[in-house]
Amino acid sequence: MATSGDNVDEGGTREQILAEATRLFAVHGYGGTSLQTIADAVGIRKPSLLYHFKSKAELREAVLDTLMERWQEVVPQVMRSATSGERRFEAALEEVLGFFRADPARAQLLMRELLDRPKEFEARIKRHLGHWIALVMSYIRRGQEEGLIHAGVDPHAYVLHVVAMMVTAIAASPLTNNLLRRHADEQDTDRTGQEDPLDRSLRELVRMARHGLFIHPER
Amino acid sequence: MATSGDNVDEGGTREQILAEATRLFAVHGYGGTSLQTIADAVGIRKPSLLYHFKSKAELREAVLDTLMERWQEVVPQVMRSATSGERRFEAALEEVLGFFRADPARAQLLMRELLDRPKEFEARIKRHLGHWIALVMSYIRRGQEEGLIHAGVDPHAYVLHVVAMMVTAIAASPLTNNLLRRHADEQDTDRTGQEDPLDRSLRELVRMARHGLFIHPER
DNA sequence: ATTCCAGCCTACCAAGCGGTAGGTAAGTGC
DNA sequence: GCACTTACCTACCGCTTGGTAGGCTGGAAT
Repeated sequence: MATSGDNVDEGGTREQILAEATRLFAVHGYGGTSLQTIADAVGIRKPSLLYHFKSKAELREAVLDTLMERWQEVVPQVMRSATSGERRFEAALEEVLGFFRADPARAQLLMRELLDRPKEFEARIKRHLGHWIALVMSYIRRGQEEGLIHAGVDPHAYVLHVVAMMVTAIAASPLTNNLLRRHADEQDTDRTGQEDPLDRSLRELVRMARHGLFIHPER
Repeated sequence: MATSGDNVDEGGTREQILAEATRLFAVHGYGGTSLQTIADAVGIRKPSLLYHFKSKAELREAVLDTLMERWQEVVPQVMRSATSGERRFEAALEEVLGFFRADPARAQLLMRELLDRPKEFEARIKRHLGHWIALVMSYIRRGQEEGLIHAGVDPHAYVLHVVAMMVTAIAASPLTNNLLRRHADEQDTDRTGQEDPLDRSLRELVRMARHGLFIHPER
C-alpha cells in the first residue's frame, strides 16, 4: 500500500473496487455483475474483494452511499446558484445536469435502483433529495404568488418530472445520440455545422422545463 | 388443450408463459428472473417451458415482440386521434398514455431493455416507432410554420423527451404515488378531496408537454 | 390396431454464483 | 524477537442457473 505501488497507478484498492463496481453495476446491473467480474476489473482475486466488502450487498450499499455523498457535495453549489439573482432556476438545473454529465453511470445506476428496489430507492430519495425538492417547490409557489409562474403548475409533480427527465435523458444518451445524429440535416437550425446530440437534447429539455414553468419564458 | 381444460382457467399454455414472463421480467428484470420461477408461476416444470420456447433468449424475444404487436395495434387509433380536429396533439398523447397505463409492465420492460440492451433497443425503436415519431415531428414543424408552435422547439428532441417522460412516469408510478400522496395537503389545490397521484402526475406531464410546445397553450 | 406426435414429465449435467476456510508475506509496535 | 494486523492468495463448498436426454400419456390420423 505504498504511495507508489508495485504496479502502475494504484489509487487505493477499496476506491478502485468502488469505481469499477459503480461502472459495472451501471452497465450490467447489480444482478448482472458477478464479484468475479469486478475482481478481474480491479486486478485482484474474488476473496480479496470480499475482504474489503463483507458481501455483495454491502458493496452495493457502499456504491450508492458514495454516489449520494458526491451528490451532497454538489447540493450547496446548486443552492448557491439557486439564490443568486434572477436565473436561479436555470442555473440550478444546469448544476444538476452537470452532476450527472460528469459521470453518466450515476444516472444509469439510479434508474436501475428505481426499477430493481423501488422501496429502498424511495427511502433514499426522501433522505437525500427531500430537502432540496421541498426548497424548489417553495420557490415555485412563491413564483406563482408573484405571477411569474403559471398558476396551473403542480409544483411537486413538476419537480419530479423535471428531475426524472434529466436522469432519463443522461441515462438514455447513448440511444438519443444515435437517434438525433442522423438528422444532421440541411444546416437549417443554427450556425454550428454539427452539434453534440446530448447538448441538443439537454438544451431542449431546459427549454421545455422553462416553458412549462414561466409565464414569460423568453428573456 | 381442450377449450375448458382439466384445471381452472387455462388460456393456452404458451400465452400463459408469455403473460407471466412479461410480468416477471418487468418486476425483476430478464437476468433476475429464472426459468424455474416462470415455470412455477405458470404451474408447469421448467423443461415444459423450454418445450414452448427453445431458450430463455427466445422467450425474451417473444415477450418483446408481443409487446410491440400490441403497440402496433394501438398506433392506428393514435393516428386517428391525431388527425381529427384541433386537439390532435393532446388526444394522441392521451392514447399513448392509455397504452402504458393499461399495463404498466410495458413501461418497466422498455426501461429495462433500454438499460440492458441499448443497441437492440435502439433498433426496435427505429423499427416500431420511427414512422410515428417522424409523423409527429412533421406535425410540429407545420405548427411552427403556422406560428402556433414555439420556433425554439427542437422537434426531434422534443418528441423523444415527451415519450421518455411518459414511459418513465408510468414505470416510476409506484414511487411517484407515495411521494405525491403525503402532500394531500390543505385542500388548497382543487375541489377533489383526494386525487389519484398517477392522474395528478400525468396531468402535470401533459400540461408541461403542452406549454413546451404551443405559443397559446390555454384554450 | 397401430402409428404418430404434441405436451408434459423426471433425472441429470456443466458452469457459474456468492461466500468460507485457512494460509502466507509484508509491515508495525513493543 | 515476537505478537499482531493488513492485504492478499488458493482451494473449496453448497446452491442455482440454463439447457439436455429420454420416458410417459392421451388423442388424432392412417
